[in-house]
Amino acid sequence: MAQDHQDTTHQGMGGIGAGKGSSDQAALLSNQLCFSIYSAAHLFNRTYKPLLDRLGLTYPQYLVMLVLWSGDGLTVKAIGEQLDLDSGTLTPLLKRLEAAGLVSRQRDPQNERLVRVTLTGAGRALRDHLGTVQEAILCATGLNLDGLKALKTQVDELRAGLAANLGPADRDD
Amino acid sequence: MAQDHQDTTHQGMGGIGAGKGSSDQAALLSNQLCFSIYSAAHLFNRTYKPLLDRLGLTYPQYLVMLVLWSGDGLTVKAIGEQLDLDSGTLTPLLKRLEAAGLVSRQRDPQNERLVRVTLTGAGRALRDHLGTVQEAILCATGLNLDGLKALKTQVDELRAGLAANLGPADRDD
DNA sequence: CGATAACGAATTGCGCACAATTCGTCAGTT
DNA sequence: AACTGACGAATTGTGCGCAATTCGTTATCG
Repeated sequence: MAQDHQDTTHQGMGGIGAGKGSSDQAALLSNQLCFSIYSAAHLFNRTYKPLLDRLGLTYPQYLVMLVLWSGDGLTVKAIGEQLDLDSGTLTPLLKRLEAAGLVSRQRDPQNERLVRVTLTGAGRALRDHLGTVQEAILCATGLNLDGLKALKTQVDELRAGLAANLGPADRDD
Repeated sequence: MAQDHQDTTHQGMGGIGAGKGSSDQAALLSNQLCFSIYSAAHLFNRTYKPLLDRLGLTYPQYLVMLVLWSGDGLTVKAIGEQLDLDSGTLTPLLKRLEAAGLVSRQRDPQNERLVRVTLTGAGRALRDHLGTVQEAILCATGLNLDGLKALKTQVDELRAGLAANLGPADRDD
């Protein structure tokens, strides 16, 4: 397979093995890249699971705790904006964190539409285990500082591209 | 407890930075990298959704169809090995594909433990839309061939690292 | 042989993720 | 003040993803 690059003309050619230019190869690669990301997310989740099980958290719950550790008393919407999650996901998740005694949820008296999420003492105390978890994850990646930086930079570029494509063209007919 | 902690530029105050120097930064980065991957996977899913809705597929269903398009008549286990999914995920998914008329599931007469999944005519016909989907995804990434290759290579290295760490040390107590 | 272990799917239960809808609250208009 | 629209959360319903268990089949060993 030839490795000719920088082709940006991919218009209206259907079919996979049609023997076209390099855009077919790029299209196939984008497919494979998506699966690699999908698979890596699952592998990360499995890596986190035994660590977070000891804290009684799932990975999405851990993400919410990270947000609250860096800024307590946020609304559901504010948490959702940082994590890109909506109330349909967060409301039941926060209820579980509340049932676990890690946060409290109460309506803002100034604006009854808002629900403010506040850490309890137990929620704040869990932060002591953060370092241990992060160290274990770092070790599991098998990457060094440079590798981590390079990969995160590229993934964030990809995220920006995908988000830009979703934003202006989020229409269906 | 008078710890307001409105400082977000440092992370090594509480119990995080109790140990070492530069590995703290790496540990934090690995945390952020995981979120970037997690978030990118969701963005990919949202990008695929309007495209696959027209085919009546979800993204995991699309992955299964990709596997079957490149090798029909596979067992549930064989599909699961390619996608890293187990029967708890695949069995209901395959039943939905069967209900949609895209595949058929039947026990292997030679070995009644195996369930072979075969494409129907409609399942084979769906393959005609593959090119269109791939082109749209390629465009949405905003990456060129070099960027795709570089990113996929690094994500696959990360996957290998995580998988190597899961395999030998998949113990819980 | 017959008991037993291993195997492959299916099932159960829990927790996301997300679209779509509902509900109470607040803001702007007349 | 009543009407209207926007807003933030909660709710409903579908589909993963995975651990744990169950069930029928096959292979192995004494």
